[in-house]
Amino acid sequence: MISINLEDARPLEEQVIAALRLAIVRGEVQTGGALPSARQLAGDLGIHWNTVARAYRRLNREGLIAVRHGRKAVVTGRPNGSTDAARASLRDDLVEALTLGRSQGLSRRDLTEVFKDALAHLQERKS
Amino acid sequence: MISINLEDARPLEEQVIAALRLAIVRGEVQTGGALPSARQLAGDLGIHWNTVARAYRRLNREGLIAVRHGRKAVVTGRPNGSTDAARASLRDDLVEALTLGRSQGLSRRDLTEVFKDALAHLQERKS
Amino acid sequence: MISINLEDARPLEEQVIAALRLAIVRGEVQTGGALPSARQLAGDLGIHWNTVARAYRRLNREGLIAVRHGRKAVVTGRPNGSTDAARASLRDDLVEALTLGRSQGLSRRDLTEVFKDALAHLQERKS
Amino acid sequence: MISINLEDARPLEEQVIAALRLAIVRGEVQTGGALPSARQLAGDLGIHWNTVARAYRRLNREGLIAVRHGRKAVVTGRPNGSTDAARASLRDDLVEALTLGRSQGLSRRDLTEVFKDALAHLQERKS
DNA sequence: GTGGTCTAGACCACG
DNA sequence: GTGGTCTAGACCACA
Repeated sequence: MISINLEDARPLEEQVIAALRLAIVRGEVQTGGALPSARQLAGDLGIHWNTVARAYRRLNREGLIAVRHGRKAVVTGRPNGSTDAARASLRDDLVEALTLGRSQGLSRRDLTEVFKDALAHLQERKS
Repeated sequence: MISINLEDARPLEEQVIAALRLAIVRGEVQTGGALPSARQLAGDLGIHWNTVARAYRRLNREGLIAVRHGRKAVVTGRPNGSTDAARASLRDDLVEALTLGRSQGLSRRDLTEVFKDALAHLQERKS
Repeated sequence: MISINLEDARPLEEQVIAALRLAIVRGEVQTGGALPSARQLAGDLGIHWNTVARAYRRLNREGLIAVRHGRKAVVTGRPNGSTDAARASLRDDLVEALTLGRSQGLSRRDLTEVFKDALAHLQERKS
Repeated sequence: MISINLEDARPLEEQVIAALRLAIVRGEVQTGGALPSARQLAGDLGIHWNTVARAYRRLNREGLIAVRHGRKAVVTGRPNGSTDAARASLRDDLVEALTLGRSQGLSRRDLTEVFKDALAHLQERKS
């Protein structure tokens, strides 16, 4: 379902969160569908189940999934924050990423190309 | 020259690096121009000079600036990595940021709007 | 009669207990009147009947209702603890809730307003 | 500074959070003042320092304190949410608490008395 | 020295 | 069986 890279510098928890978010956004897990249990997913990824549970809790706080005692986590697709805050936050993230790209020799034209590439990546869905 | 937000959750070092990169990319410091000394910049920002020194070292490794003993750090404007690596890295960062935005209720159209906004923000200052 | 929110983070059992207590306190079920059977109420709410049964058992222990084998649960209206203990417990709950409100930017005046609002909500229905 | 009750049914983390919130609201820790380190407070309370660290992180997310790598946690006194949401949330908490009190035999008059008592408790400050 | 992450395993509450 | 809490201790990043 998702994959993890132990060599990656980012915390495992972050990686799990990002990967699940991507899977949900790409529709690989339907709204209303259930995620594997924390223990099972952890086993598949070869990491400790507490790490996955923590990731689930954070996605739960974000409003992306609904986590309840004794039940499997379910995708809600109902974010809770304002979109204005989301836009501001996204803008900051993009400025940061684009600045980095620019500082590494990419032209403004390059940035736009890579953006389109990234955007397309969000849509691919194995049908 | 740059500013720092102590409330921000990101490490001070990261903030300093990001702010310097942005200033350089926007042309606020000319290629060949000198950066303030680590101790002075740290004093202006109210943080420990070690934190600034570490930031300089990282920008030096990136090839954005040239740091030499006893001299002031100078903007080189000649990154050292391949642009292919830069593109791949940027793509990952964008996918991550866009996924987050999408998961918080933004439409694909929103993403493109915010992207243009961010891109404009990189525009060199007319000074 | 009562309603449950599956999105709510609180355990279903807690929600059922709180909702029943409120209905009783507001006089929507008369003293001496009968509650629906655990299985029926569970069916109406779309949850497992064990969860409702556990809720009934707890209200029974509290002395608010009387549960007997083969009979429907009946509202007694005769709590069994001392009012002193109730006062102490309530005080703790209020301190906790008010502290939270205060920490989120509400003034002392706000607290009193919201208190009056909450108190009014307990008012028995004229029906 | 604060105290914990191991007999209490609530999670230690919750207790620590509630106690710190109260201390802050009562002004026992000045805005801008530093909290003891997670390890030290944990030692004083006789619990694991991870539990305290988690409590700090949650208060940080609430905006009550500022937690930063390598620095002591500092009281900010700048909550981040809207007061409308805080009012709604408080109202629900109060309805719940008052319903419980009422169900245990307290009169409406009792409720108001206990409320005043609780409110007074938020103010006491050793000057 | 401070907080953050991860693993590990025990025990509990919920359904 | 599911997720939640707590303890424990190793290791890391930040200041």
